[in-house]
Formats: sequence, structure tokens, C-alpha cells
Amino acid sequence: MFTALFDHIQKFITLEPSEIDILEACLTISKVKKKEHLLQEGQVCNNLYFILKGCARQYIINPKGVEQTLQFAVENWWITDYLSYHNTTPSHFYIQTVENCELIAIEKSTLESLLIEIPKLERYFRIVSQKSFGAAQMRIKFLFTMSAEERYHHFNNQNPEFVQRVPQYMLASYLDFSAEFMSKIRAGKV
Amino acid sequence: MFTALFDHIQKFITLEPSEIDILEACLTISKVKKKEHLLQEGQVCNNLYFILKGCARQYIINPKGVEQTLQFAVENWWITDYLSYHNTTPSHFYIQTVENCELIAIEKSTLESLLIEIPKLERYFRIVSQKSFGAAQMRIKFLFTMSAEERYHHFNNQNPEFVQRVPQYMLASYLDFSAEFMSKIRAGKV
DNA sequence: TCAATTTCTTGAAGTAGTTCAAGTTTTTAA
DNA sequence: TTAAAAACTTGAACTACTTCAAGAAATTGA
Repeated sequence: MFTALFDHIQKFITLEPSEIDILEACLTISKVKKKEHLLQEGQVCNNLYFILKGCARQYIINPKGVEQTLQFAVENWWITDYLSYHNTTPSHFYIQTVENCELIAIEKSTLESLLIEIPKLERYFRIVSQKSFGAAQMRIKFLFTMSAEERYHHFNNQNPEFVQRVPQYMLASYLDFSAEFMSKIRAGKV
Repeated sequence: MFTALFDHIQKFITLEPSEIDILEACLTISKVKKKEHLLQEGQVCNNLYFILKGCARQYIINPKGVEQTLQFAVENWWITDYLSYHNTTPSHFYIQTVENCELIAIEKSTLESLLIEIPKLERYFRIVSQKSFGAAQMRIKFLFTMSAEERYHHFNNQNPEFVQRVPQYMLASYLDFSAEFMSKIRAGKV
């Protein structure tokens, strides 16, 4: 049931069977249809989401009214707005499923008590978030140093299967160019 | 001596006097001259750096040979390459002081034993890195939604004092435009 | 205190991307 | 099984920036 999450956790720390029980008792699986929102701009983000199955994204609507994806999350990834979560401030982001999803939503109060009961989990979340921060830095590096076409090919090489899973216009915005330009890159017209 | 770090830690967790002693025994202050490197591209990053005084930056040299700053760190900020640190892989980044600095460098092995002696510190680093990740997401949002001029004015409004501390060309690259364009924005010639 | 170095400025020419508008293809759902 | 909706494509016109080159100003250090 939650094995994917337990496996992920045990990559970084070792849980006792009793701790697994405690954890298990706190978790529930949500099935969420494609295109549903887990978080809307302006709401305070009160949950962490762990994707068991499917794909979600974090996006904004820019001043021209166009959606721009800032982050994707697939199986075994956490997604949330940590700034809104920690500061209890309205979020600047939407979080939405891109496919039908099975996910674990952990509420702030649940997580806080879990972290007290199983302090080792602090370590797990520390390592995961430090690695995520590192990945965000690499993302900024790629945005800074590569042309649109290079970003497309690079992403395509690194994530060939993933590219098939999401609409091109979402990927275009994630790579910071227009859907039209993506089309031209793919057609070799650039 | 290390009070700035203790104060920062105690914003998030409460340390016993005995824990402060343990921590204190592990720390040393380094004085580092302006423009010295804490990390070079290609090296494995084995340290976390906490800035007590001064300013440092993380940057890359792009394919055209131009430096681009990805991140600044001033007083009470941690700076490192978490990806290199966790994966023991060569870093893609340089970390360099921008001003004469006083900083605390914690080596990986020291930090690991500290985290075992004072498990509460896991929580501190978790919260700090989750917030940093949140800040990185906001940074990407600004890069995506604002024009060069908007990014400059926004940054200037949010950090008027900081803008005085670093050369314009570094700030220009941090905001992802050329030093020449920065000059034109400031002169109102755009 | 002054020479060297670093940083900043300016204008002209070039370009990697966007925007718009319209049409085509693919997917979805009843 | 088909109509509606969503996603993708195309070309033409445009623009927000870059690049280059050269000079001016500010900062640094001996």
C-alpha cells in the first residue's frame, strides 16, 4: 500500500517495525483525478504530497494569463509549497495533477506529531529537501546557460519517458519558452 | 563568537546549554579574504558554510566564459552545493567570497557526528533547507514572469542595502541579464 | 598618491526568442 | 461514434534582449 513511501524513506534512514506501524496509522491514500487542484494560488499550503502514482505539477498564471509550470513531480517525489507551508502565508502557486494520481497527503499537524514520535524522520526530510534544493540550483544553471533548443534536447535526453507523459505546452513552459517555439524546435524549423 | 549561529538555530529549535557546548567545541571561525574560493567547479563539496560576516556567492562560468551568479549569501545564511555534498560528485559550481568574510565551515564528517550527538539539529537543517527550497522556487517564478527591468526594480525594492554591496555585473548576472543592459536600465535608457 | 585594475557606460548592429492568428490534429467524453 | 475540447503547427511581424567595441569612472594596493 504505502510501500513506495517506506522504501523511499529507508533509502535515507532505517525505520523500526514499530515506527512503520505508527507511520502507517497516520497515512491515507487519496485518489485524485487528472487536472484537479491540490493547492490554489492565495491558499495557505497545509500539506505535503507524496506521489505514489501519476504526475502533478506546480504552476503559476503569468501576467498575460498564460500558465507556466515551475515543477513536475512523478512517482516517489514530494511536492508542496514550502514557503507557504512554513510561513503560513498565501501561496503564489497552483499545484495540480497532470494525470490521475494516487498520492499521500500529509497535513501539517499530522506531520508535526509524526516528527515528534519518530524524530528520525527529521533526518529523512532534511536530506530530501537538501537534495531538492540542490536540484533547483541545477535547474537555474540550465536555464541560465543553455539556449531554448539546448534545454529541450538536454531534458529530452535525461527524461525521454517523462516527455511522453505531459502535454508539450506544459513542458515548453517548464523549460521557459513558448509552446509555438517548442513546435518549431521539434520540427527542426529553428 | 558564534552567537549569530546559535541565535539562528534557536529561531527553530531550543538547545540545552550542554548542547551549545558540544556544538561550540566543533566550530571554528575562518576569516577569508575577498575573492577567495571556498569551492571550485569539479571539486567535491565537503563543507557547509555559514556566513557570520560578509558576503559570498555561488557562480558558474558559462560556455562563453562569462561568470553568472546563481546565489548570494550574506550574514546568517548557509551556502554550499548540496548535490555535490550528498552525492559526493564533482560540483558544477564555484563558491567565492564577494567581501572579506568571517564564516563557519563545517565539514561533512563533523556535521554527521554533530547530528548524531544532537539529533535536534536535523530539525534545524530540515527547516532551513525547506525554506531555501521555497525561496528557490520563488526565484524561478520571478525569472519566468518578470522582464529584466521588472526583475531589477523588484530586487532593488526588496534589497536596497544589499544592492550597494555587490558589483553591478554580479547582480546583473544573478537577475539573468547582461551587465550592459543593467547599465541601461539604471540610466533609464530602456 | 598614482598606476593598475576593476567596474561601469554608451551606441550600433544583430538575434533568439515571442506574439498573433489561423488552421490542423489528437484526445476526451457522452 | 461523433461532436466538442484540448493540444499542436505554421509563417510573418515584432521586440527584449545580447554582443561588440571603445572609452570613462571608480576602486585598489604598493
